[in-house]
Amino acid sequence: MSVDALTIHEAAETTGWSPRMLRYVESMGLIQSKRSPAGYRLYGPEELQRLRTLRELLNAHDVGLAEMGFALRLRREPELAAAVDAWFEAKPKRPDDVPAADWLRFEQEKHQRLLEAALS
Amino acid sequence: MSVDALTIHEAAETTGWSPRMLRYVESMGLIQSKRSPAGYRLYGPEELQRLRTLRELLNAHDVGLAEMGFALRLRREPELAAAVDAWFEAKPKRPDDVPAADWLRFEQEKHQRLLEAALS
DNA sequence: CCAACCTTACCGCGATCGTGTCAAGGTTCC
DNA sequence: GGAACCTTGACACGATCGCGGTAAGGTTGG
Repeated sequence: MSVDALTIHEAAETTGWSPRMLRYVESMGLIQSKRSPAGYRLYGPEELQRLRTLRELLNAHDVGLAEMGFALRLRREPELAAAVDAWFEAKPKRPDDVPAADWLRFEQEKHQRLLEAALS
Repeated sequence: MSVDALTIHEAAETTGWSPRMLRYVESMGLIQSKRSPAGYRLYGPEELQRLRTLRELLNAHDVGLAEMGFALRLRREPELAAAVDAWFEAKPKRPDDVPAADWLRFEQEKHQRLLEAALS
């Protein structure tokens, strides 16, 4: 059982979640672990790290799991993401006042944010 | 009172929301109307259209107002958006297996989605 | 083989979401 | 000045969220 993977209780202790919550997080589709032949959840270093960073993210920004679940939907359902983007972008009265160049720049700034966050 | 702006009851009838919900939507920061000197809410064609498209968006994709509120937070708090982006992007075991070129392409596809949504 | 794990599936429970409704008071208009 | 609006604030209420617990049963290891 100790082949570089922790059981749910062990993973719970090192990550600060409860076993109950690890199953809940999995049910949201946020972090799923491998399974032993008998169906036991096995958490590798990868998942443990992700669980810790998720925890930090949540109480650093006062975000809930349901909200992260929605963020996940936004990445999995491009139609939804496009619809939401379009609705928020639909604020300027004349869309031609703010043509492609501007939101392109906005998106590039988003890339910049991503880069900065990734390099920390 | 009929200077191209509807009262909350009139706006409610033409948009399919209830007056109560219009105030609720406003409290989420999603759509705020102008106010008359006495503080009455006045909805112009702009807001009416936004209310209708919001309604369509919600029941087309089974999204709640709270989730749209979160989407709004993502646009208003770049730190939060960056943290969420970074967490989801942190899936590949070796980040160098999927270097800049790849998520750049992903982001460009996102732009494409946005464009398509905007042109409909 | 038995204690100590694990699994899924429930019940509960305070908090929030999405609504309606009602109260107490100000505004508009004829 | 009174009917018909509007305002904010509260109470209510079913549904979901975030979490703990328990039950019923399978797995593991000394």
